[in-house]
Amino acid sequence: MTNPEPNPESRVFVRKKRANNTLEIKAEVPKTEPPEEKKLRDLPDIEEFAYGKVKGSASLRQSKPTVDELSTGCGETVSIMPKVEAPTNWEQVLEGIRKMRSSEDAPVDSMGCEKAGSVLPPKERRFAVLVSSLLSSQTKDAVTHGNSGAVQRLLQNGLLAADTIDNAEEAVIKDLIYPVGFYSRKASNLKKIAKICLLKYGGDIPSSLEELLSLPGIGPKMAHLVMNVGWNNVQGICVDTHVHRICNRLGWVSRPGTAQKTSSPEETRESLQLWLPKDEWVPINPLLVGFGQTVCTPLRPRCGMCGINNLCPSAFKETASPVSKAKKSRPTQKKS
DNA sequence: ATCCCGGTGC
DNA sequence: GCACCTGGAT
Repeated sequence: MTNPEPNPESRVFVRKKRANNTLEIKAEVPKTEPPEEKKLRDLPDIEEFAYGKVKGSASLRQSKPTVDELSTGCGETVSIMPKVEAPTNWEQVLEGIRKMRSSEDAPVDSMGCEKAGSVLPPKERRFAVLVSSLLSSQTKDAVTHGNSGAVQRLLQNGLLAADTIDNAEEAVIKDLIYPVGFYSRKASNLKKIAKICLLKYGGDIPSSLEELLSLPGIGPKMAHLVMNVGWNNVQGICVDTHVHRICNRLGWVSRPGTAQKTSSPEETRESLQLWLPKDEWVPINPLLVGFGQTVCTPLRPRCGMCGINNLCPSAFKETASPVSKAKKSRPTQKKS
């Protein structure tokens, strides 16, 4: 097969199993025959596993190492760790959330910038996706804040293209996109974005993450969304506050090298991308957003009605009613 | 870390 | 009235 590894002789494949906190190391150093394909296929992605870093590697490389040699004889001289390991039962967790989501209606279901300009030619459609993303950014959801209506009004007024927006008065844009959140700032950003797209990208939108991020009002969350939906090019997971919160509650992400929660959506994105198979990168967002809107809410999550409360390490741990922030210490709520 | 438009809900 | 929401900007 197409083995991507450059130097098979120096490779050490390892797995770390977390059952009972015991560490199991499996090593395979191919000599004449390739590594067993079956075992490699169990791994989510070959790139996600670190190469064995061998200190004093001469003996290891010359003698054929076995599991015993690695764990006993060479155990301390070999640093073999997978970069990350997928959390236990993550697939059951996702399936459980999918089941909950299939019966519930969340606001996220009725929105989505992917609908924006779906009847337009590609370039116009992409621009509509960008505008829709900008308008829906930093708002609770598109429906209650009139995002889709705003896009419609822009379209009906011929103001869903870089050149026309560039020529339009900012006040006109502002009135048309009202009542989306931050409509004033967004009108200003929209004018700037239109000019940039016109001058630098021929009226199209930037096709790289970096260039999208350089646009005013476009941060990581929307940049990844636009890459996913606008260009059908998945560069990363679109992590919003729901994905951030839920992944931490599930113990799916952590600060690098620690078991602590991630401190920002960006940190969550990087941590999540280390193990989540790429097939799930796009669907994870609407799935967890809907779950976060209906069940795993920021305040008082409905753990009692949650179908995965048996799999969630945070289940029933935030059920105390936070009456006030001042009362941080709540001695009566803690058991033993 | 703090601010933010403005709608919402406590 | 006041805090909250939300992701980008500073």
